[in-house]
Amino acid sequence: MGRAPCCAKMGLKKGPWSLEEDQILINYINTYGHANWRALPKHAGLLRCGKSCRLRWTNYLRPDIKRGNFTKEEEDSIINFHEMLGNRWSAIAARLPGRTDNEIKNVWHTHLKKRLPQNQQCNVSKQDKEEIMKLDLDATKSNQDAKQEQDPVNSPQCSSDVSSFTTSDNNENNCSITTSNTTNDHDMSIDINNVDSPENDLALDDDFWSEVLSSDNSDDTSGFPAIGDDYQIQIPFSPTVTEEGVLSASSLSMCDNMDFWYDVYTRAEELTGLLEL
DNA sequence: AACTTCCCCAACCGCCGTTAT
DNA sequence: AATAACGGCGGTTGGGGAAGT
Repeated sequence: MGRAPCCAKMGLKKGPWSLEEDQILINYINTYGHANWRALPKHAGLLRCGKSCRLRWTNYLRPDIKRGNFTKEEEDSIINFHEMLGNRWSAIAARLPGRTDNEIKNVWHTHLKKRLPQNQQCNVSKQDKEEIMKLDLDATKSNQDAKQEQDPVNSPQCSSDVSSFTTSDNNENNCSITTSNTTNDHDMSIDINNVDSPENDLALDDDFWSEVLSSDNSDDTSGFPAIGDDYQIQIPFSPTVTEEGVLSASSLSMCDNMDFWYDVYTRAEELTGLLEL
């Protein structure tokens, strides 16, 4: 037994939204919120399905949406994140404040995809994609498990995100991961000072991360790393850095070392989550 | 000026995972 | 446990404007 389509009800309007409809939706959500999208159009007096209302709000009317053209920095970030995350537009959007997944998807298909050389457009193998999904699920589960254990009353209400890879001291082998959340700004640096041989696959293995997680570098006796701690990791190749200071890595090395970067990225998110507990 | 083609992007569709009953 | 409802996601479409002929 299949589920009925969202807009199966007769008489519901489809297509572009009018200014009047937009205003009704904005006024309603500003007054009552959007706890129940299904019921919202009926209560607001809109001849739309809840799904259409939700899309209009999340992709266009939300007050925190940044309108206008994408900056070069944003476009570079999308390219970099796409290399790491693939077509996971919502995950990419979460890393670009003010931009929606739909917008990012559009700009990718209309502009950015064309910039890549042909041999890089399909460079992510099925195996890589599966591995990414596995790593991301593991990281997500790890964060969720950790958050479920915390006291829901006394815990800060915040979300974490690794906003960018940046370099420090103009040293291309010296990389930090900048994080932020809604209540505090964190700069969690992972300095990469020692370039090791490409054969060194131990740089980011479980031993390293468990060592980081159990670090007692800080005064904090919880066993978790503290804000401001530096962790030395060995990097098997040199990343390149754009003029804006965003670590891009060459497309080739980024793709060749996708697991490496994805590990850095997801583990940094894990650490950030732990810092906030 | 008229027509065709191309491009952009808002919106839709269908699927999936989670939650409620 | 089974089913339906719901929110969220990624893929795709199609209307409309711009560019080309």
